[in-house]
Amino acid sequence: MERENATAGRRGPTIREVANRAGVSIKTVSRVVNNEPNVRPETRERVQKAVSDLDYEPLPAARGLAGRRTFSVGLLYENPHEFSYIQRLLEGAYAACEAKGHALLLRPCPEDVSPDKVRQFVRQTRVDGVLLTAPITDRTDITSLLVEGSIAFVQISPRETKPLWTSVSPDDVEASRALTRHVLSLGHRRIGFIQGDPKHGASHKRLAGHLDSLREHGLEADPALIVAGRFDFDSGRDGLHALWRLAERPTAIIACNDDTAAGVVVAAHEQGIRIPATLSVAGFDDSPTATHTWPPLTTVRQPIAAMASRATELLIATIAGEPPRQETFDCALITRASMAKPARLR
Amino acid sequence: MERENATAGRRGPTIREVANRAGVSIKTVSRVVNNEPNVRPETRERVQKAVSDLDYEPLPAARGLAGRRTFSVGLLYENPHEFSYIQRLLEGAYAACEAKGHALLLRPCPEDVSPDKVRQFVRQTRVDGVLLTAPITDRTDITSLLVEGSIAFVQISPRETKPLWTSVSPDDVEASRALTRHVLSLGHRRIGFIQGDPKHGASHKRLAGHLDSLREHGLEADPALIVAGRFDFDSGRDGLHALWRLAERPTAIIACNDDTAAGVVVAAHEQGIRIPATLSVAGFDDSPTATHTWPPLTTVRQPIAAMASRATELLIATIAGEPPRQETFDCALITRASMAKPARLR
DNA sequence: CCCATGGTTGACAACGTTGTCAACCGAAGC
DNA sequence: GCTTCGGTTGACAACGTTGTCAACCATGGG
Repeated sequence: MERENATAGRRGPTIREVANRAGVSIKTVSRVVNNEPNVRPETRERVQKAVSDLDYEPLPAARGLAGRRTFSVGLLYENPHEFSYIQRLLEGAYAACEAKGHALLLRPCPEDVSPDKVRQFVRQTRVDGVLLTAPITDRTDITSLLVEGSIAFVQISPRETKPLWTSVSPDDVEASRALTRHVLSLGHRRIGFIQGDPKHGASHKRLAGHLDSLREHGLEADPALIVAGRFDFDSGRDGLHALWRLAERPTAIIACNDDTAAGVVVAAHEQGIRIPATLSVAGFDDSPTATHTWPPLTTVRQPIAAMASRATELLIATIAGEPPRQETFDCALITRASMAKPARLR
Repeated sequence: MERENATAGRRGPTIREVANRAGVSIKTVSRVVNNEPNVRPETRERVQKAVSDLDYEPLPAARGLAGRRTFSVGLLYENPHEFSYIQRLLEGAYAACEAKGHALLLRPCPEDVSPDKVRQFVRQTRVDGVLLTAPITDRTDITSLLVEGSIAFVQISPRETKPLWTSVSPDDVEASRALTRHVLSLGHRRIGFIQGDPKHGASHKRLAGHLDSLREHGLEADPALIVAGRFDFDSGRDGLHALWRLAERPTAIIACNDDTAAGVVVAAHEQGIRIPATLSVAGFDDSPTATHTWPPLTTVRQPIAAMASRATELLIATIAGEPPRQETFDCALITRASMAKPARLR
């Protein structure tokens, strides 16, 4: 008995054992496993039987060492304020990887990760390509590193899309336009806006869409109503305090994501401001938070998992030599109880 | 010029290049890199210089293929109700891995993952060991698979600790005792309790601690006050509804985690129940949610990241042949505005 | 009937590292 | 001075797979 226990243990059957069982050379097994042409159907079948009999699966490490591909893609993400975003990103990317027989290697990155660390990651893992998430997506030092090393990558939600690079993006500007349009249609005229982290393209696009809609309605934006933020809960709390100090207070506040909106809601409760009677609030993302505040948040839903899944497919296609392409995903306006007509109209 | 660009690209310097530069054999470089004994200090230094000059790092795939170790550990986790728990787990595990020069491989698992999938993971990745998180920790089919394959593992928060296996656990029973003691000390006598997912040991331990404290105070537990749950937001909503239908309503509700407590809070708002005036609420975990509800939640803080970090260290020690040990971590009671004296005492 | 052709197959090197073992060296013991 | 020993070093095989290339085979055309 060569191997004591065929099912337990760290080591599985090797390509050699499959070859012996099928009565062919290891190279032929390799061809079958990799779906290469020029194998007689009869031979292919015999090999496939041996493969499933032995429950054989090629060892990624050996493949990566010998071949030009590792069948793996990396996902770089920055230490996230709002982790549920990453969770859904992961879901989508993982599903696509599994479907395509690739492995997914995560690399949590500190804020302002150095290109050196990224290079180390790519070298160590030899991933075939890399998924970049915001805001790493916009780090030119990192993208040029990848370009120079001719390492395939796909940007998820980049600040600006380039025709030579592959990317997927939500239509943030249009989504924001639609949200502000909705708020205006309810009758609000003084609308506070709490920005997100300026490192994220989404933050700028959402502001741009907001301003677009104001302009459409012939309104001028009051700079005092636009405050800074960082996509986190505390930004919402701070934002509310700042906006509430104004002589002319807003009747509605749009926050650049749901966490920030939740901060607005809680700070409002603390100050005895009634939502939505006195103040309406909206967020972005439709994260779990959006339904866990009281009242639940009007927000904009991005198809995060679908985008990540598509990004992964595009990355694998890019690795295979497909030309670059840019895809945009529509967002949906979700209306909930945190937003209503302003008091003067009721 | 052998390699066009030494800094870019997928491939780094190899052990052979280091050996040439230092004027030694590759085996000696290997010895230095792996900190093995029996290298003359002078030689060691020369090699180390070459290593840092070339910015050499051994390729994990090659190491794994040739050697007995892969310098990597796997982290198995079930698709989480409360992802922030996993996030903090990750933080801790990742930090420990980085410190020890190991890689961390994640494997999100579907609920009720099959042992086959786990075996496949171990074979494919050849991880040196595995971190098991609840509730996978208690899957006997999976632990026996690992035992049979003599694959090292460490349990994080298992339902019961076994002297032969290494584990880290929060002291859930004591933490729950302390929380209930606190609630009793405020004067509450009818306390609702919403359980967590019965698959998790924590759920049972938290109930046990609760009952302990009631008994300590000479109170008998009313079965009607103990309702089922699944550690999620909706469990809290459902739990509140169930408890509020009782003829004799509770004045306080303990939920088995913060997400569930948040559900209680929101459902209470919906019904016009004032917190904490009419109803006090507490949770477990001190997740971000705990400060994002209004009012913020009294809860119990587990040192999740520290536990995960320690678990990873213990796993690496176990791999190195250290004997098994069980470690327990204390939790801290965090009091916030969601809990106050019951109305009749004010 | 022979040769060119293209599909099929396998032998062998290569990938970058560790494990094994033998060779070497200087010092200590007889 | 010779042997023994333990620390030091390197040659070489092995890990499990893919890439390269040559050999083989049947087929169709001249």
